Amino acid sequence: MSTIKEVALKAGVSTATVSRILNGKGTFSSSTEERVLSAVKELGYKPSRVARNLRVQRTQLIGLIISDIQNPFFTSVIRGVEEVAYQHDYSVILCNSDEDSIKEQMYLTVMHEENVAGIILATTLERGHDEKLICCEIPVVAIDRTIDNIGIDTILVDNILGAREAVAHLIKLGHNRIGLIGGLEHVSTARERQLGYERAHHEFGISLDQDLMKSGNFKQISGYKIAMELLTLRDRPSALFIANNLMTLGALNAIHSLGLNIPRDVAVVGFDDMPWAISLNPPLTVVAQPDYELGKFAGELLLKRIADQDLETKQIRLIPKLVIRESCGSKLKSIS
Amino acid sequence: MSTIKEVALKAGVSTATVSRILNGKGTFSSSTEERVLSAVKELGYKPSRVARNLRVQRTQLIGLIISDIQNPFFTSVIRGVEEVAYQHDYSVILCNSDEDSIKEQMYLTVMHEENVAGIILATTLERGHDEKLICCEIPVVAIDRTIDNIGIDTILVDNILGAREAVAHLIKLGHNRIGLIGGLEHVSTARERQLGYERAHHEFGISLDQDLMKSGNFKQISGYKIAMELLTLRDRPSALFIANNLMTLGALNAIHSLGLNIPRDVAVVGFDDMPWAISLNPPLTVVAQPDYELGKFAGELLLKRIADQDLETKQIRLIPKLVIRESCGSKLKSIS
DNA sequence: ATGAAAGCGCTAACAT
DNA sequence: ATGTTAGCGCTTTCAT
Repeated sequence: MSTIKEVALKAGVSTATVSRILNGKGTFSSSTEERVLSAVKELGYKPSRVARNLRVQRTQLIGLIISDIQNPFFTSVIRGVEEVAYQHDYSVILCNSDEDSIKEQMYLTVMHEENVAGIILATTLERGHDEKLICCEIPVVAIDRTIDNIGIDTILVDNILGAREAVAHLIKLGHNRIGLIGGLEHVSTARERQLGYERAHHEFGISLDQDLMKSGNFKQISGYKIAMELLTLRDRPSALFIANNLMTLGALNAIHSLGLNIPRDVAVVGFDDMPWAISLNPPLTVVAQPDYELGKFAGELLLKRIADQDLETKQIRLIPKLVIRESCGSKLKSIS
Repeated sequence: MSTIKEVALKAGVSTATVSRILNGKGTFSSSTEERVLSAVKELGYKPSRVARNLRVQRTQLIGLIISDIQNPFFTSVIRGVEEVAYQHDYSVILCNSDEDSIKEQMYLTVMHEENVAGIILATTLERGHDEKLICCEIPVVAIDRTIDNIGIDTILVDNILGAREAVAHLIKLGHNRIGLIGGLEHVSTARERQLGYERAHHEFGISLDQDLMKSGNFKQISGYKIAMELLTLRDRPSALFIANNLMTLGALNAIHSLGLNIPRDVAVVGFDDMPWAISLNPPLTVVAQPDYELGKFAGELLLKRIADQDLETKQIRLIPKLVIRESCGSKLKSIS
């Protein structure tokens, strides 16, 4: 690796001049510019970001901590973040906390040590974050899940609304015994989706049946287990609303194992759209989250914070969309 | 952010002593250790990796460039890499080239500037890499896809073997008109999977029918289109072998649109296992790649390279596994 | 328009 | 066992 010194030597100028030319700051004659640039080329010189970062006391790094990299929802979020980072010449350090709050804390520490310019965090830990890590020093944008610390910018999806619409859709189709496969109590998205489920029932004057409301842990296997429980009830629900993509997969598995037909025997709506939802037989009706947009928004907001602009704390809720496919019965059928 | 200087001041020692204690190098008395540690705690001091990196001329960063972050195969690879990085106190910079070789080159440059300790690369560009970037200076491990540069460590899956087994499975079940939905010509995995398809035919003495062999671009939509073409042939194939997960999704979509039944009307084997394969109706028979292990292997090998151990270049092929589910007909049926 | 020099926060060789 | 010092590669202020 050649250094700025060698370039300067070769071009017969000082390092200061090389720096100015490469950063387009200050003044210089076009003749020296030419000499320097050709020296850079000849040596294959790449400036060391490490040295630069030390000098200017900031990096071009965005830290992104998510809770499950295998979940397509987050995968899209990542793409969104990366897109805007890329455009603004930032790189992304991605860490997968794996729903493990110890790992999350550890990664947060790493990012501080690495002096990242900002952090985007889908937390596993709703409260109890180390104040040092999550405030003041480095801008943080929380995504998907709320975080208790005050003054943190947050970008969420309107889960209540999404769930309400999904369940209302089922009710309008004539279902009044709708099973709920919810998520973890301590994660805000789970609570909100359950709230939406309840709200739809209230609106349509249907009373809640606790036997039909169960909670899993957002993983595939728990979706399977709970669907099994619900669908083997003596008086089984005629529809299922499932709080995330992976549990939906598990539930589908259970339905097929039991030899039940969708939508004839049981209608299904899942939270989260997925690339394969349309390839299922029948295609799955889902609440599609604006995942990619979520990532983009978060990236853009963070960049603004890094630039110290736009300073009052924001909490933004994006609107999910019910995508109606055939897993609740086709429209024609529902009309007839 | 407090610095090592402030810690030293507070503890009444020199910065060198603080450094020694924090890194556990050299000698120091336990009494000073205590004083220093408590000073560190009080100040909430976190050493700056940026400064450290500049000084020691290396970072604790592993660069990971993959070609499609939305593909579950890579998602698992990432987890594998992260796992071993985490264990060895390295962080991962993840970049998504999005099958765009320009982006790939750019990220490669960023990583050099960032002075990463090593790079793991699933390339989009089989040949023609900038020699400077891909050799000598920083260790590189290529994964999934081969790369033309000489002397690059490579970890691959035995695609020929996997494809051969999959197609042989279909042939043994009585299929002799098997459609191929292949991948991009210039990607090694695509060529190898096609080779496996051909090899199985040769072994069983079945001649190849060019009309049944088509190539897509590894994306969902192309799987759909090609499946449509193949399945609307006047003499349509009785089975489909599809060269990756996303195209398989597209093909399923096509099959359902045409109202065909799996496996009665058409049997299906896809390359790549997926979390949802088991939840499909019927569950999908697939060639499962050891994706997570691939990531782990790559991480471990790279770490060895970084430590300068074990120096002869390696090319490792991991063995994929045919996972038989019901999309080719159940075993019972095939016997009867 | 350009150069000289200081210094970002840390580590390591050398001195004590 | 601990301190002193130099310097990693860069940017930036202050001269000229």
